[in-house]
Amino acid sequence: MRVSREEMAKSHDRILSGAAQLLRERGLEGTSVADVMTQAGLTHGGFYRHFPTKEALVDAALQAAFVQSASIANSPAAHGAASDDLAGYRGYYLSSDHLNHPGFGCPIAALGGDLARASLSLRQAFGAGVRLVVKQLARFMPLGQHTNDQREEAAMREIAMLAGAVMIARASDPDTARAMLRACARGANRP
Amino acid sequence: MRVSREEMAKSHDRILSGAAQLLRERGLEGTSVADVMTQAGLTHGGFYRHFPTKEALVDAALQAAFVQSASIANSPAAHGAASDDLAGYRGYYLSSDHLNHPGFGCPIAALGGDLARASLSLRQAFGAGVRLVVKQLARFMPLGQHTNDQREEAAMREIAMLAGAVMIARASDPDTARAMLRACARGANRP
DNA sequence: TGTACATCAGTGAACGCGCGTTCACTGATGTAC
DNA sequence: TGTACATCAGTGAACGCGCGTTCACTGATGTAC
Repeated sequence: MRVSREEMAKSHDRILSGAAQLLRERGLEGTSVADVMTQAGLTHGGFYRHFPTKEALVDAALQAAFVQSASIANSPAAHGAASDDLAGYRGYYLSSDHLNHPGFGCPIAALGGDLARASLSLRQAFGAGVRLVVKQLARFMPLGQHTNDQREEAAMREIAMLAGAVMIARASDPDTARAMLRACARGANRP
Repeated sequence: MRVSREEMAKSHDRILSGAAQLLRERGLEGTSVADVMTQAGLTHGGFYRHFPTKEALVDAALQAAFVQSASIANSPAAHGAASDDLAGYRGYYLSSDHLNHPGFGCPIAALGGDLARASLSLRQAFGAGVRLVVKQLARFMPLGQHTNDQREEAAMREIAMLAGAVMIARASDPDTARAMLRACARGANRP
């Protein structure tokens, strides 16, 4: 039966945030529309009152995941890291907590592989998210004589290494995963 | 009809190398058994004379892709790079040629995302492949006073950044992709 | 070497399953008077 | 404010499709004598 506009908005939020989590946990093809609706406490038929296609949901959920992720990059300490700087962010990013809970972690490491084969529209959403995270991360880069562009380039190298390390670690056996994360946590302290 | 042992061995090779290419191009779930068999010039029903399951094919194809990839890491110049050193390998890895032809490129960047959600058995194969590539790459790391372990850790950070950059670039719009590859090609020249 | 028979690589139809999407329906919400 | 009706969020069955896998069959290969 019909529900109030207020309740519908709540349903919409549950679908969106549930999808943002499930997509990062199970991937694009591993997350079905029915899964998302069940997670939101609804049945699958009602999905199309909220989104025209699964692709539209993925697009919106991707943006939601990136906004959340950028806020972590903005203040790592508010999300369990030791300090509000590059070391704090690295500590969070390379932690076994982040490794084992992709559903609440960085969408770049969790979904990058899936999106390589996705539509241009989804890759644009992903690219915009990457630039968002890079912008936040650039604030942590050493100032000195460097220009803003140079700090953003350093932030790009940083997120490439971090996301690459977590992606490789998640795709490997536990021993190789540990070695990869340790190598990056140790050696990343050069300017 | 039955074919000779020699012909069957050729079929096996075509299935395996075709799978190694298709998997990197289209991903684990994007590559069907029927696709692989068609690529090998056969029909899908005969697949199970060669492998007991799709998972077994993926396992074998993953190993084949990594052996090929390690040989690139061993001698980049033999694969179109400028020189047989770290700069040559980086140049190949971050090239638009590698970006646009994952079927013949590094399996870490092409399949890491997919394997994060795969069985332990496949992740062990992936982890072994990663260690293989790292071993080759460690030879290019600066010697000086560093130990072998330190060079391997540096190689791990290197492959994490390279694979992360290519994965992000493939998952992004062309502008963001270009910026990411350029940032890594430029800034990676520090020891 | 020649013959008779067993083996089995490859074919193509068929299976059960889960997927994204559609649809007729229900009944509470929203609106017009 | 109260009433009558239109709207539409949510339900659950059904659809067409592609997937991994199975199976009866074919006929050339391999083997035993």
